[in-house]
Amino acid sequence: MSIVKQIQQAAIQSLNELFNQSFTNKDFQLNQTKPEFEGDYTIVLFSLVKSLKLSPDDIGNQLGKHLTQKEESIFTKFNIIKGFLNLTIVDEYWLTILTRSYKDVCFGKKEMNGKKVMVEYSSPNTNKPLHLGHLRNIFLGWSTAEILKANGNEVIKTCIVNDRGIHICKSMIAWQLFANGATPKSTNTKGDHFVGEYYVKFNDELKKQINELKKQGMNEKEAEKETPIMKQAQQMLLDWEAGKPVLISLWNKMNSWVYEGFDITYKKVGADFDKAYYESNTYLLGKKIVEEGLQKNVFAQDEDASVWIDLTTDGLDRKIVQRSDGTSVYITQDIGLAQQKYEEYAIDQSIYVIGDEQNYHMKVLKLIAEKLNLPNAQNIYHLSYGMVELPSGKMKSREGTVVDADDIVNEMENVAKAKTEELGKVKDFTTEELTTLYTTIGLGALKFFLLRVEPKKKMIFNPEESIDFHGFTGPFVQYTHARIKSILRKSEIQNSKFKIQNLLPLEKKLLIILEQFGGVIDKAANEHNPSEIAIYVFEVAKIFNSFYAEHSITNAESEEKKQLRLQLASMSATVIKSGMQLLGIDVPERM
RNA sequence: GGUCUGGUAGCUCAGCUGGAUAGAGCAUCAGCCUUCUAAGCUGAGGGUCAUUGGUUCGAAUCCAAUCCAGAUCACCA
Repeated sequence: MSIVKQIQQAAIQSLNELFNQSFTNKDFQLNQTKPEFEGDYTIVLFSLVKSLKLSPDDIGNQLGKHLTQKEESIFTKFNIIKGFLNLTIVDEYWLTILTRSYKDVCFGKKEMNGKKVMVEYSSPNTNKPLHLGHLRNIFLGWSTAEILKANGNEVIKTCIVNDRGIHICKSMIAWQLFANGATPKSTNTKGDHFVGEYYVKFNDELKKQINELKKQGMNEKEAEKETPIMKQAQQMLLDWEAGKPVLISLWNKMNSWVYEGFDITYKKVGADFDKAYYESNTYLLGKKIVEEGLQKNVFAQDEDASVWIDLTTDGLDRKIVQRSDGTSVYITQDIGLAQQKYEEYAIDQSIYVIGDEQNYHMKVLKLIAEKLNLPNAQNIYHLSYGMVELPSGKMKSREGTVVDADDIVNEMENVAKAKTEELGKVKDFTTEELTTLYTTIGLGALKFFLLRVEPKKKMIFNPEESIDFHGFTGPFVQYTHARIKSILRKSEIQNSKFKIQNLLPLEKKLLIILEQFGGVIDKAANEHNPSEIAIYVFEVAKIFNSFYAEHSITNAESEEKKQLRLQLASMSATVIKSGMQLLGIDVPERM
């Protein structure tokens, strides 16, 4: 049990015994004591004043005395300052945690709780390569999944591939018109980039044709509809839905190129999926749902046969769920898929990692699912994240300001290489080891950069300044790990208990934060927020570095101190490593 | 216009289920490598927590209004 919970429990029990009143842990606040005061944890007394009808000092004195007497294996002393009861935990308590857990790679993680969670993330269109925004999505989804696992859930990672629709038709048309049979192989291009080039070509041609029509006096919108190339794309979509064989085979071919490209990127950044759904298989889902919804009177049909749901009583608008021609719209497929996911996996929670531009859509989806009484409707959770923007504003593919995923990964590796060579600490590495190290550091910097910010906040990426390797960054944490490992390679830890008269402030500070790991995982899991882990792991590294600068480990004052510090170092490395793993970041042994 | 999100140091961000003098990193300045990896450590300067009002013993945090920025409200996905 965590120290926080133990203190809460002890305090509740003491209050009960002292005043014969029962409290819960929500009735008083428990904080870590601020560094300028003596103590480890602090109970804020003000909130108890009303129900106990005593002054804060009075309560603090009685509670402090009672706790130190009754729970002397936990508390050693207390002081009260202005309504704050500062409690000092006995050193043996911290030392027990240390000797018990210093090499436990599962430290902080929970037993399986029997819950099943599905995390859907990435979900790209198949007409262009992945960009920095996708990377935020991928890292968030992957990390959230790992955090949920660490907190005891069974997790299914999934992905819905938007492999059909007008966007891919556009690439297909352009390929037919301009490629002369070129392939990724013949042009030596990565498949997703290859197809993306044709998507760009489509838009270039479209722009040309629009301009010509505009010269004839049409306005922009009319012109776009009337361009031959747009009409071709729309016709192609119809033909595709009709299953025209030539088209299907072209579609398969181009999608397979894209998948080859995606696979390379996924593998590089460490993304993986237990199950992939394809829109070409799910887009017809929902017909049944519409029928059922009509029967349940959740949906209503207009005169033109289109089907709607009225959400005005929920503060939203009317939403169409089936077109007048009987085809289903995006949201209908989503409802169908939501149900399918549940039927296939009987999941307890269904998480969607999707950008905040779809907040409204996801709200509607959940609301409809609830109104239809779908079994898992309540447990649909939209993990919404803000857009990644450039200093100049949004990334726009049309203006060529999109930061390509492969490019940025490459660039980070190059920066890692340059910095590593500059420092010259790993000259004995083989070429292979160096390549791995550059990837580890480059990706570490990138992932940490994208995960350290709270998901729902939009973030700004400045390509000019690139990503830092100092301070609140992945490489800083990785470096700390490498430093610790360097020490541990040189000295052997004896698994002995030791009696230490008193822990030095920095030793204790380290232990206190290390002990909190489990609580941090719990919070990150409940809030679906990997940035909690990033912030925590950085804090651990920072405290370790202070400790490292202040106290010698291998040349400690005594053999006992040396053993204590070796164990402390070992536990720090373990926690840093598992924390970083939850973010999808490797930590090197040397760098 | 309706709904939702954000606004904290020059920059990027923590803190937001109310608690002690609002914290980090970057940048700037001053120190620290003959001792375990200086991608590090120590210190300094830097704040009208968008604004105004309210609730409270206590507000960056909760409530209301206003201002600014963004997203969204399609028989697109």
